[in-house]
Amino acid sequence: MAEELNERSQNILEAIVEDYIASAEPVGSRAITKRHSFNLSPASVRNVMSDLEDMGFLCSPHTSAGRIPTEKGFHYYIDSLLKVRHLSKDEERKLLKSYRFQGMKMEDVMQEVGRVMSGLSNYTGLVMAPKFASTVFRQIEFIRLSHGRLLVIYVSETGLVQNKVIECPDDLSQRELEQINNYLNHELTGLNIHDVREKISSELKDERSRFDQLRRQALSLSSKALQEEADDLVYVSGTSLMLEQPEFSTPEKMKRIIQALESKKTLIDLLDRGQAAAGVQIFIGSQSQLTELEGCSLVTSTFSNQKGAIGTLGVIGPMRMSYSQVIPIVDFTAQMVSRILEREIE
Amino acid sequence: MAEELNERSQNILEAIVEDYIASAEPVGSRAITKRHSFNLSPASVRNVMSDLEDMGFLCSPHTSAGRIPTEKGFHYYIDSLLKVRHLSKDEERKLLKSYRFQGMKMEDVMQEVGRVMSGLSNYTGLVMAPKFASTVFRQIEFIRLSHGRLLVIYVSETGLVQNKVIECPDDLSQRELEQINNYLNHELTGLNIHDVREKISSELKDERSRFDQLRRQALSLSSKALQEEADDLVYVSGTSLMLEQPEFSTPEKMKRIIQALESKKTLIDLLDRGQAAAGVQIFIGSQSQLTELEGCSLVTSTFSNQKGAIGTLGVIGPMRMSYSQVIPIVDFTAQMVSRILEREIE
DNA sequence: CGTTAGCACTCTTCTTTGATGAGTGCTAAC
DNA sequence: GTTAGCACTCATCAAAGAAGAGTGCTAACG
Repeated sequence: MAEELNERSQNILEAIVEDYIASAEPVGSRAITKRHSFNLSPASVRNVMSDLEDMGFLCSPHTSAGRIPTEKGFHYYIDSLLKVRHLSKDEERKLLKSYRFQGMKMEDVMQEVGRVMSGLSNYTGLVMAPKFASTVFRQIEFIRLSHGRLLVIYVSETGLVQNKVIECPDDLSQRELEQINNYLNHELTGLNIHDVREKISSELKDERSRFDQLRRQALSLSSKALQEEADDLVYVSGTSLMLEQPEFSTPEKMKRIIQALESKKTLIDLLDRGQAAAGVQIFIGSQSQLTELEGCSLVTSTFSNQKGAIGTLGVIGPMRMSYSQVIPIVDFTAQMVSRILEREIE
Repeated sequence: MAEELNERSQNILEAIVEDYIASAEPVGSRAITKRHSFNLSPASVRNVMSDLEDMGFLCSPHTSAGRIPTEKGFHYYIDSLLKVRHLSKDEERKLLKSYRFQGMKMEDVMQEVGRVMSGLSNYTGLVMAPKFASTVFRQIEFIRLSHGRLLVIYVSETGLVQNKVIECPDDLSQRELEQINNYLNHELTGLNIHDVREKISSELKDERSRFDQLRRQALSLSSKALQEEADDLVYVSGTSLMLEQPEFSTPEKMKRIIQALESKKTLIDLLDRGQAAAGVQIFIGSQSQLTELEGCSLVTSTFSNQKGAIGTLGVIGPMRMSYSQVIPIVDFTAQMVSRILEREIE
């Protein structure tokens, strides 16, 4: 990381990475001198390339091919050479226009965001809705399904709806449930889920609860309803775009990629890591530590409202993805979704 | 369809179809006499095969390959030759055990059903949840999101939860909304959505509504909430299994299939057709009229409760899928899901 | 001393060629 | 009606050669 390159080496590395991003093919010394005007002969470029290879920034698939950037090469490129083009106001306006969130529920917004990101970048879009645990409680409803089976619906401040089924030994009538709903909604609205849990467990210990039948029921039900994490929601858009990439053009690689994108669990783990820090994060190649996603890179960013509902969105593509294009798209989209979440609360 | 084949031709056609299903490769005259004991020489079989080809049941990819069944061949096989093996009680028990629906919400049940069908058949599983319009109303909740924006949650008798966002010019307080909720839930529970719509529109015309502010609001909101169909839910499981099929082993075909399975809309159209008739339905090859799904077959069945919530599930695979295995799986699964839906209402 | 032209060398890719083998269709005999 | 025999077709595979791209090294140049 601390390794220093002189300017010429940097220029050549940059040229190689960019040519490789554009062509997906090993780039040779001759091609570089042609496409970029360094006033250097291919032979000189070759010397530099040889040095860069020794330092681990490049590698050659075989003797008589050009060089391709290694993971380290991409790293260096992204950290030191890449100039991220910000979107012009005009582009932003255009982008905003392509979204139509009017009257859309949260799930649809997430899906749509993924679709548009994918469409703009021509890579696969990923969106992970805010974890329920990170949201602020808005409303809970218990609905009787059948003897001893209750449907719980909870709604977050941002309009995210989740539901689950719980078993309940007492067969409560819908009327009783309504009272419970009222009680809970009155008590809990506006707290984040963490606080809700805490409040419930402390109240359950409270002496008074012993004597108040309704309250006890309410607390025990909601405790049950919230004790297990609901599944994370992940939206994948443009899976097939991955298959258009020349690096995944063989049947085996296609299978591997599709399997990886099929496994929501893998994706959740991956996106979770994007929440570690704010702003755009980039995971290159083996950093993801998933062999299924070998050769892939992931650009993510998080979105949230002030109250902390944190979700992640991003774009996954080949390691040689067009970072200068993708980064501003992901960045802007995340900010936009955050604004939508804010608007939702108002 | 009315075409008649003598017994020998039938036997040979059956043998060819089954060998082809097993091997995915053109089957030759010699191979048949070897694997099945017809007491016929390859030459005789060849004559029959030649006839079958003339009649359009078989075709040869090229002169020196064996024959493969045409779509017509598969049709004949399925309609006249296939003996569907029913599941033994023991197998049914085993199958039932592999499902764990305890405490699962409806969405999860659907997803799980798809997964298990896919796992059992080794093909791609499809499940389409009952259309909301076919369900019976259980509960509706309006929740205020922000100025003029309401979240509507509706729950069907079977525990299916859907939500959407509607715009509402009047800024109603949560308290007013609760009254509206109460009113509507009291009035509408137990009706199917069709009746609900009718009731609302007739009441809206009713003179009395003019004077009852609350009632008018309630009706107008619910009319808005129910006027547009919510999106259909489709669950696809085991996409990558499709890529294991030798007929889709080239990159181009893989792309095509993945694109087709990615498009929920295509799948919905396809599954909708399965609702035309009860019981197991089979769509072979071009019957689906989707070029993206060329070479595929679909085996579907519908599930429902007595009140009419109708959904479709099935398995999609290559035309040469193992129908004798898949049909009982799909059939039994559909029945099982129906039972679960019944239990849900109880 | 950095830079460059020249050249031999390597290795992939593409095309050609020929061998192999599976399978057919026809004919003649059973 | 059935079957053995045989010529013929055509895909598949492997080997071989030609073309081309790119490198690394060396020696000369400014």
